[in-house]
Amino acid sequence: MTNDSAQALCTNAKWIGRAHCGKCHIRQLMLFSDLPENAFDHLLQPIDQFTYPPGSVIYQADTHKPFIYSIRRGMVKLAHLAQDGSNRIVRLLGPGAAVGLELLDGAENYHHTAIAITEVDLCKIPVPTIRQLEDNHPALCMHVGRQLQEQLNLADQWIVALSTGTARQRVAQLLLVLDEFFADENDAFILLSREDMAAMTGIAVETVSRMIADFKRQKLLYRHRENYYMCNVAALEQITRLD
Amino acid sequence: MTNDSAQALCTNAKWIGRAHCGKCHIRQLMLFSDLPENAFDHLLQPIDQFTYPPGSVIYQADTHKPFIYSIRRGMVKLAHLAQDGSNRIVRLLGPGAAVGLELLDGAENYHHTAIAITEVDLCKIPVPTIRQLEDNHPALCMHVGRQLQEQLNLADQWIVALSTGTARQRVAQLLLVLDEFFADENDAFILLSREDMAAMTGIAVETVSRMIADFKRQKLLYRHRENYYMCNVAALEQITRLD
DNA sequence: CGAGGGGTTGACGCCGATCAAAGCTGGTGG
DNA sequence: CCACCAGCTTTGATCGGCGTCAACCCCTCG
Repeated sequence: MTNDSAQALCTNAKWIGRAHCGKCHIRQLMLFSDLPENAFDHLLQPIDQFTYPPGSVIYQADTHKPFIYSIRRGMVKLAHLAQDGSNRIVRLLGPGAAVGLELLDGAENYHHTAIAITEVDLCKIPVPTIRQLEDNHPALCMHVGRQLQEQLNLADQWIVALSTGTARQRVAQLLLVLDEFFADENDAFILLSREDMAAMTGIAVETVSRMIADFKRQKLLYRHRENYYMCNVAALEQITRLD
Repeated sequence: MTNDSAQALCTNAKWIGRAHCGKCHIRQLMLFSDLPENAFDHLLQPIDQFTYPPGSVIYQADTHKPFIYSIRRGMVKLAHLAQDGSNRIVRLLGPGAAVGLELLDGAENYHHTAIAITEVDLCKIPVPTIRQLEDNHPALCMHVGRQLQEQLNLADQWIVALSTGTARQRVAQLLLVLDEFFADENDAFILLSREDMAAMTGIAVETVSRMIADFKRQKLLYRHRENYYMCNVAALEQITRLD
């Protein structure tokens, strides 16, 4: 619950290069999937790629920059920081997700603070460019809708799974989310900091630590390699049902 | 936490009549705002209006009917019912909101159970009709996007405000939500059942009852007329900050 | 080597879940 | 018209989970 938002700023983001959306190798994941290659020939403003180190603030709630971001690699958290220092994470996003979409629906400012959890690669897309592409390619509008629907599903799951039940149930659900959405090819995922897990589930850091330590002792959670963990899905699902 | 989902079914919904969207007096609120009047001249399938009594199940999670609904009057809750009987409400919607939008993004089934809280009037819109209108009027696509963004904002607020903090803070937040979004012209709102409030905040029915009774005794919440209440907004906002 | 940050563990007290019982209200039938 | 009942709300008593405070460990970095 401590205020760590100032620990890192996005000033250290590194420019990777101009994005070539027509030839993007993960385009089917991204916002621009199945737009024609030539859609990107005459953009009002260019789309650039950046790398952000862990902890970088991509944007802050209630501020305004005319960009949305598409995640190419890494994990991003969307958080709500209250004035009293409390810090609730409302979403965890990975490759293919877009953040800052509220700007497309007339929002003046970002609704959350977006922070890189791991090192991330982002495409930084100017809002006017999106509008231009939407005008020329109505299909993009559908993709934005799909992104929103996807995030709405995540938000609903967040309420049902991560904000309901006992502390042990919530932490178990969180591990299942990490396993389902953020595991690598070995089925291993990065174990988040206790503080982030606390902010995601709305419970105290110490309680999260106890639950995680407990799961490790019970071998429901075990290290695959440095900072990567695997979990016993069936056992954790059991816990989410009967405390 | 008791299982009351079977208490009422939607079979008692009453047909009001064929909707005349071009002349709908609340069209600016609805999904079809600023489509031209003649857009509705040759619909594949007609749009009808229905009235549902309180408690009606409009649709059930994991079932399939090819309709989305637009709320003309009344309050609707979207709930997630777990197999163990627990019941978490993830959204509360009023006039102008659309429900069942997940069907437009390829979802096979509804993601929640939608239940009328008050008596409601709904427009029942066939999915093929939406698709037809989208094809002919790309602007509709934007409106769907706006609806989704709106609901995403609500879901995020739900996490931050109604699923975080002490029981007294959550109930105070809930009253503020009712006051902000569901109050009538006298600034009075219907006080929900304790069970619904419990399912919205994720706390026990008895605890909700205690908090509400407490607020009444402190005159932070007082009856305006039968089942309609008003609240002291400033005092409740105070409570949401310092428990 | 010392300082600092994150994680773990322990002790304690309180919030809130649970169980239980008693008002209240509206509906039903005698 | 009243008795009765069912469902909802309120209130009380009890107890356990978890928030809080504190100490300690481990690791990294200056």
